[in-house]
Amino acid sequence: MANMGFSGEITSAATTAAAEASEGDKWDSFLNLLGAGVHQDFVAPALFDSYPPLILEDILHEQDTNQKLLPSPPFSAVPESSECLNNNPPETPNSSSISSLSNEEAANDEQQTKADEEQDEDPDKTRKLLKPKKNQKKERVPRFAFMTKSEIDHLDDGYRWRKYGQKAVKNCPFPRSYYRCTGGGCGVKKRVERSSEDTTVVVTTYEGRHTHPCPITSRGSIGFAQQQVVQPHMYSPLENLTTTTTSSFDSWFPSLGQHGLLQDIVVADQVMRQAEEQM
DNA sequence: CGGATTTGACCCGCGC
DNA sequence: GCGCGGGTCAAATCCG
Repeated sequence: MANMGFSGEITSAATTAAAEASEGDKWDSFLNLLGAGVHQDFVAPALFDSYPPLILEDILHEQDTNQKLLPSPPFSAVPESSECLNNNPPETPNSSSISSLSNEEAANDEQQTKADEEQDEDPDKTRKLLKPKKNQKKERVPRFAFMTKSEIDHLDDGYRWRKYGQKAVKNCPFPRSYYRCTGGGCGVKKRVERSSEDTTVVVTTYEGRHTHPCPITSRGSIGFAQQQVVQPHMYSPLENLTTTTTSSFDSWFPSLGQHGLLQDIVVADQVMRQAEEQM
């Protein structure tokens, strides 16, 4: 089901109206929500070529709530991220279309922990770089992805990012870039790649959540107001990504609906569902 | 000169 | 066990 090959334009009047209504406010809200939930003023970059973006969520990285005894996270966003992982934050216990991990998986985690401990004795492992292995089982960080139609790969979302890698991706003519947030110990990662199916589409994947306010100071949403709003497009979901449903998206960003952006997501979700049903 | 980017090497997980 | 592909590191380089 990886690629449904669906590609069409959303022509919903509601969507268009919503988009024209107060795109600045909604984007502002959206971007704020990507952060720590702290109020952030976002300088509209005029780079977001499409509004709204199609939002995707990586369900492969969900995790059960029982987050047992995970050692220190790689970065401080963790308590919060644990909540998000199962898309079922405490405030909105309504279940999403994405299920929580099973006990089985929890058991696997346990086994893995044991295996990791055994590896501690391997001297080779203490070599060079290295990631936290040992008891530090791989942290499952919540991911959040969305597509935008833009000629520019790295969209300015108001945060400061440092590029730490670039890799060629198999079956894709465009390289994937890796960025890390430079905000004080934040550690949020961002992956940017251009879709091979539609080269005008940029897929941005956030990993983790910002633990600090957006560093860029206020110039409000002026840029948004001047920004050209184009018809939103729908693109087939990438492999390992699935379109988020309204409910799961809402549980990620509960306050989003209050700002109207959710309407657009709803439309996108409905169209995607219809496409799935027709298959 | 300090911070950001580039890029080759390395590590790790996964599938065969 | 091995090869492949994705992700990360860090030295070199670039740039303001």
